[in-house]
Amino acid sequence: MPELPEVENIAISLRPILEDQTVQRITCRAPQILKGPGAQRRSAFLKALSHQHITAVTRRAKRLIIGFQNEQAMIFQLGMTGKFLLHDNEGAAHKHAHLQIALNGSQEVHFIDARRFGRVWLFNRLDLRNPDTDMLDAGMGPLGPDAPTISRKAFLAILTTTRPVKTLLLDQSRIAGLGNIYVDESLFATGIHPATPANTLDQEKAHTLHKHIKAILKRAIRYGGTTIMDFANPYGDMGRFHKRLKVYGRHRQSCTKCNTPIKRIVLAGRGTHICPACQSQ
DNA sequence: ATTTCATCCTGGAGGC
DNA sequence: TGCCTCCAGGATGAAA
Repeated sequence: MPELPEVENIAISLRPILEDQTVQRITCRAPQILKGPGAQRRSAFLKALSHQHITAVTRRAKRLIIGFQNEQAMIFQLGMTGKFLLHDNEGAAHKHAHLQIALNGSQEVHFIDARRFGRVWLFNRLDLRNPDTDMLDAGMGPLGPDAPTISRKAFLAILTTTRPVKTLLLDQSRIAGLGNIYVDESLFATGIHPATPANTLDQEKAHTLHKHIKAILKRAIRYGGTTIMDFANPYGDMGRFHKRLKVYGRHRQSCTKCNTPIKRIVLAGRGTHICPACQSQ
């Protein structure tokens, strides 16, 4: 499930493939995944992108942004299973290749999403220097500061709520980019129980949590992200971070710190992994 | 204001 | 081997 480190790696891989290239044609086989101002007239939107130059491939939180010379833009929310794969134009496309970008030459980049939770937002005009305001105009959810670069001050400011700290960290409007995996990992690293009300964390715990979130995301980016089920970069390479997970997906295995079996609980409707000894409430 | 719940989806896992 | 049921969860929007 792509969280920020996975999307960052996709952006890193896609950039040299797409940037400064000219689009030949973009086709969409699953119009229901299209959202935003351009979705109403999707045929016209996609048609206008033929022969357009791709000027930017960027990321904000878990969103991947592709910008074109004429200021049209597409923003991908990958949902659970969204990914991109290179397709050489020979042979059948993947069953779930919902959106296909054909470049000049035989190269194609396909957006593939089996579960179809992913969305592609179409913007007729997007200011890539400050996309946040445009995203909001289009009805995309508001985003808090990006988790890898959030300042200590801003982080402390979001903790002033009685909500469970896990719920808070998953709330993209407060802090953007974390998902279930990296929240569980960050809370374990800090020794915090996920149900702890955010405003009861003392100064030291809050600082340590802030530090661990940034460090874990940074390491996950460096290791190419985490592959649980589907994630892969456009070349089909899997992330290498899953070997370094300490609690996520390690139900009943022993804690790397104290050997206590890792427990799986449900919090905020999400599978939540903790060491019951290291993360007391 | 906050939290829970249903919804969207398919493929993989586990039970029998 | 195969059929069935259950479940994963990012984001959203309604309901409690």
